[in-house]
Amino acid sequence: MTAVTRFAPSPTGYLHVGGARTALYSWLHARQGGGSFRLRIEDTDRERSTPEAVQAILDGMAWLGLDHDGAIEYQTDRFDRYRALIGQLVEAGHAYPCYSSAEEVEAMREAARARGDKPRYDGTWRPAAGKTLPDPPAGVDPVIRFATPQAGETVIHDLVKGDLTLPNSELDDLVIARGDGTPTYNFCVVVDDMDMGITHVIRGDDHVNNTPRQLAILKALIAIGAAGEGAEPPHYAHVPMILGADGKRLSKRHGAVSVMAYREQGILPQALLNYLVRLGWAHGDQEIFSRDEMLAHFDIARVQGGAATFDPAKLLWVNQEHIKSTPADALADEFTWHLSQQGIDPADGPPVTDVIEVLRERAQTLVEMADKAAMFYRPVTGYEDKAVKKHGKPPAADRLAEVHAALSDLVDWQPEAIHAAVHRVAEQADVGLGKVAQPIRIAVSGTAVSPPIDQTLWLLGREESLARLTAGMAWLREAGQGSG
RNA sequence: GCUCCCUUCGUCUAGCGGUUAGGACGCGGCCCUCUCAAGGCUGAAACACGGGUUCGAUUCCCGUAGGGAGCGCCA
Repeated sequence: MTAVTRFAPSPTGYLHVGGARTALYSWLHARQGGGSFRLRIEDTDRERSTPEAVQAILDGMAWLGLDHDGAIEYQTDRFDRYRALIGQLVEAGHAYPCYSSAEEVEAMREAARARGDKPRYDGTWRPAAGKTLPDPPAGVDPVIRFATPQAGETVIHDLVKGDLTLPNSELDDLVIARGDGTPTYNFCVVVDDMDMGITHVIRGDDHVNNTPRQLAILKALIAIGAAGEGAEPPHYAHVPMILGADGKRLSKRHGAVSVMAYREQGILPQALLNYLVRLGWAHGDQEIFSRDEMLAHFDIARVQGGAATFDPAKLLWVNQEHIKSTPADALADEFTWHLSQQGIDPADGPPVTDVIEVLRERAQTLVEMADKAAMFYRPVTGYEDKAVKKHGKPPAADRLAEVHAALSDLVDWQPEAIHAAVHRVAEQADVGLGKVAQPIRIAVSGTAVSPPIDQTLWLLGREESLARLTAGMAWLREAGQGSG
């Protein structure tokens, strides 16, 4: 049987890493068996759902490359269906109108809490044989409650947690339609998963306690003939939460949680996916996974049952591993985006793929890479004080003059030739390479840090290198006079 | 409070009755070195506790403790 999974976010904010992980697991589970992965927007709460949030989620999914099958389902498009089903449920006695006000229900919960019980609705309006219901108060639009079975227990064969046994006595009669007639989450999920033919419900384990109710609703729906022939409950896989460093559920106060915020921080989509797939799941000792490797090895049943703590430091490491191993041309678009974020036009300097090759081992993020690349696209605006003090002392300018002379004669502007020329200067002056390389760095970058000197000059190009050398030399000589 | 889940280095994890308890991130040291990195070698670092079961428990069972989640006319 091919799997049909879904990701069903409610559009009240950004796509966050927790959601991205469950989406990834769902996506992997569907794709690895040739099944389909559906996307559903749970927007029944019209107060909080926004089109901007829908777009943000779509953008996040697209950036991560988690593509979905079929059209996107919006719950607000399906209100007629929900309404009809709720009517049938009431008719068949599986649900009933409840006239208790929100305040009254809150009082019931308080009372239960005071008794040391679980806070719950007390069933005042639930019909029963031989029971006389109160007279409906005038002018009140009743909510519709589902009559939940109160005896026995519900067993869930959870793919990640194993068999879970929940006592039905824990359940109260939940609201499936609000006073204004709009349906609520716990009802819509069941109908949608049923109608969409979802075979595997992969979601956060904060839904575990809802599952018995949802199963009960599904059973009632099947009983009234709402499902197709031979309808069966889906398989469930409840994946644990992601925690922040303080052990609390990951949230904004832990820093970046939105997927797109990680993009802005220079994380690669493949790296974020890789980090997320390993957070709570492992395949032996393997740390780095390509998309294909995830598809080949991921196993929902081997997902960890307990919550995992998000570790930004390891994400950074995973990111660099991907930066190091991804072909430069595959990195080019994302890197160019980061350059432009810094106001850099790649046309002002060397080809980005060359820059990537030179910088890939020295940057943990694309932001860092763009920072380090800036020197190739922007003129030198000043010379770092500390660097000048340490490496710009008097003979430095002379070395620069020698380098300039040696480089001017170079026919072949390639790293090998540049390397040889610079070495020759050091040898002739009888000094270590550092005595030559560091002054060059200051001249061409204004700092004491850059990629290997031959590659730095190569990327800069002959003309630009010589010009910066000249300017640096002049500045150093002047500064030297001024100070002493 | 009630219900459910979870518990191996600081963190992510491997382990599926007998191992010097492995790997990775991070941290320390050494090497390499023109800076910064990358890389190599190396060090410190864990089976929450108490009972069982068993010839033998990190591994199976039961408690305790700790942590997480849920208990909405939110999803």
